Amino acid sequence: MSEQGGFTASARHRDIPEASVARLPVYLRALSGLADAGHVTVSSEGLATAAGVNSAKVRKDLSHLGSYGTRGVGYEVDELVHHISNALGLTQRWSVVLVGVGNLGHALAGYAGFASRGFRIAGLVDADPARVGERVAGLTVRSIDELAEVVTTGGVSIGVIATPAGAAQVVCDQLVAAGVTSILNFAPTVLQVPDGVELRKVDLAVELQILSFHEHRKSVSGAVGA
Amino acid sequence: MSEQGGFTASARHRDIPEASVARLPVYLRALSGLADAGHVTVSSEGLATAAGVNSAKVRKDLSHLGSYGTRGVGYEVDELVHHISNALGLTQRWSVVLVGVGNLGHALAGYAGFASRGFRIAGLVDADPARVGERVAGLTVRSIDELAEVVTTGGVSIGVIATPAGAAQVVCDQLVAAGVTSILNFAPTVLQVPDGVELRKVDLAVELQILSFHEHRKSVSGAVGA
DNA sequence: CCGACTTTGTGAATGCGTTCACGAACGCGT
DNA sequence: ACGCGTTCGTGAACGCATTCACAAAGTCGG
Repeated sequence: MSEQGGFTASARHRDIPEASVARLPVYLRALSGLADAGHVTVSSEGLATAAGVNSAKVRKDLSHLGSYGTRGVGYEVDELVHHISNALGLTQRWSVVLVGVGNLGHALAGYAGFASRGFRIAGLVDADPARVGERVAGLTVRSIDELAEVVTTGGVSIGVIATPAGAAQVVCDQLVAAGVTSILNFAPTVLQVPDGVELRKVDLAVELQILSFHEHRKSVSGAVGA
Repeated sequence: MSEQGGFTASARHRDIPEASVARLPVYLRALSGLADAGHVTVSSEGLATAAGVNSAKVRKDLSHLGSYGTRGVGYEVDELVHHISNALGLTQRWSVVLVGVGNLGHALAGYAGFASRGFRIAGLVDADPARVGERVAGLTVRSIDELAEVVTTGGVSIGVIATPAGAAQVVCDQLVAAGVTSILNFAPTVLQVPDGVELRKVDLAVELQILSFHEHRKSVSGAVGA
């Protein structure tokens, strides 16, 4: 009754299931490909194929954003890109600080996908004095002591940790203290963060061990079956 | 009746839920830390804290491997490490081929976690002739044309893709054709694999966009709430 | 040897995510 | 204008994962 039109769209945002959120970036990439290939519209089936999921999932996921499809036709590619970008908050530019400029840090700093989706690297930071001053990906590596300053003056809300495991929790605490509210951890260790700080982790060793499990499973059941 | 004792343990392996499998490597790392700290036994509560989960989950997960705890005491650290390693197939040495020796490929090749858990890099491969012959992490980069040979002679069952997105599907197909049955994909693209081939992906851009979503959510609800 | 205490292992309950299946809505050809 | 074929949006059913809560099983001090 007293609900405003503008609020309906906002309410949509509020509770998109995590699982759906995790797929939206994949749809976004698939849509870019489709747009490049000249597609103006795409059906849930077509997008599903491009994104490697099934069409029911696509429709359910997109329904959380609103009703932007046309029955009998599909979704307009450009429009969908726009709505997904909106939902993900990609219309604004997020600033990122990258801590740890070792092998992996170099690779991350040079990753083109950063800039292409509106993420700006506001600073590179390392604890090793020998690395401070070095130029990487067009930026000068600064001391870890300047972390708080980089975060504050750079308007940084996202921190990426690419340090050795031993340093990760300290760095994490410093990031949180400086006001960072989202952290992406590449260090092979479990981090503790206070409520309200979003933490995600990428762990190569874990991924390999999961693959190992499946390989092992195959070889065991294969031996029994043969 | 006709069930053999040996089969009971095997049967345990057979159906560990995916979600549990994904946590076992984390427990393993936590246990290493606990062992280094001198702990001989650990309770589900203690392990849960170290692994960043809750104790009920730990007990449920470990129950899939068998009954290796002692009520009133907890789990013996060494023994648990052994059983988890067994379940994950880490008692045997897996050979890995890494395709794409760019920035990320370098970082991956130099990653210590590879060797520490029994993964052997059987070969580095790249399509760029300028890179072939280069020495990285103690290995000589070989041509992509030699991929099949590297896989066959190296006994490789796991492939890691660290190429640009455009090359990833071709490389993936070549890996599968050469006999690789597990693939870890770092390229920002969706890959198609036949049944029976395990595929996992690590995608920096996706992770950042998920964080972006949560940042966006916070800033929106924060504005409304204030 | 026994009773108090601790901690596991697991059925039961709950919650979340995926899939199914179909009514509603739209474009298009005639 | 109208019916046909297509595709969305979504309630309902299902299955997997997490959490709860407690009996069973062990340790340990006295």
